[in-house]
Amino acid sequence: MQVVSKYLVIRNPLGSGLHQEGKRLTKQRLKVLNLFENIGPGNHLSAEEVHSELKDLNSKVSLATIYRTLRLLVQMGYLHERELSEGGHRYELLSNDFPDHHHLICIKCGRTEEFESDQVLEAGRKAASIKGFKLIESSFKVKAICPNCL
Amino acid sequence: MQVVSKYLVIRNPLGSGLHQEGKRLTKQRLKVLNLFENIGPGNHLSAEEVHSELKDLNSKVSLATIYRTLRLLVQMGYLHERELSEGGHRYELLSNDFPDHHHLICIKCGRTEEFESDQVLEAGRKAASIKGFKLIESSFKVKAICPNCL
DNA sequence: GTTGATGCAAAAACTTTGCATCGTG
DNA sequence: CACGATGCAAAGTTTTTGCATCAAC
Repeated sequence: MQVVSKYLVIRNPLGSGLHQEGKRLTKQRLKVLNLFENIGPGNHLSAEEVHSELKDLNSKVSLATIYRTLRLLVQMGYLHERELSEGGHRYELLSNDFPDHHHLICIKCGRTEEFESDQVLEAGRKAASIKGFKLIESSFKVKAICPNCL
Repeated sequence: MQVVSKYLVIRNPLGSGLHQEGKRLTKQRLKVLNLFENIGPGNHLSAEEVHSELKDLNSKVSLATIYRTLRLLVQMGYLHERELSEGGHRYELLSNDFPDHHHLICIKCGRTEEFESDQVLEAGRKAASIKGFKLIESSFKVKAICPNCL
């Protein structure tokens, strides 16, 4: 764990990963990744929220750069892009320590329950390994109708 | 199976479901549902595609109504809304005969492999039943990096 | 005849892009 | 000091909404 400035902390070698792809380690990319590291896995933000959170921290980054950076960090495996029922995407830190959680969603009222399933995780691992893929993350959404709406 | 006009076929009691909610059975709603029934489960269309397909069939329905109808049919459990990597949502007929299929997706290049897993389906059934939900549909997405991109 | 649904066009929400400038490597 | 990244503003996409009119019940 390497301290780069008063508040930027690198938990993963972002710089070296970027370097391999001919990309550069910029203040903006660090700020975005650091924000997600500070809020921790399991919390998700929209692009707009990243923008305003950083503004609040006096670390303004333009919205265009935020969109570009979120896409990059997803492709590098740092963040997970999630589509919830709200409009737009949300992003969340990927972490080995934090188990993938799955969602049971009511199609009528949107009520959402989280659950975990080792069977599901195992099926994801198996599917990836059979096809020779390196597993990054899995998500399971179950659409249903909740007791209240039935 | 009830024939309503030369090309509209009702496979499910759309009218009665709508009626229960104080909603009306309109030509437009029938046209949209019928389109999905004709192409069958396993094929998905965007709102824009529904619009142009219907136009080709000389059954023009406005795009605004298509958006309103798609949302309604999803909430009534006739269609499944899917978010693939392209911009925008896609919609697909729900069917008990057609097993839910799952996706292994490369986060670098977008290559997608389909697979099926009874364990996953069973986990979805169990999660719904434990919480007292009526299962509609489940989808499992595994994000990974494919052999070519590794 | 009531009231919900439609069509249209305008607006909102979300995301991408062109280009001049900046800053990393 | 070259070339990738940023910021800005403009444009592109996708989806929603207000309102007058239409049609299902």
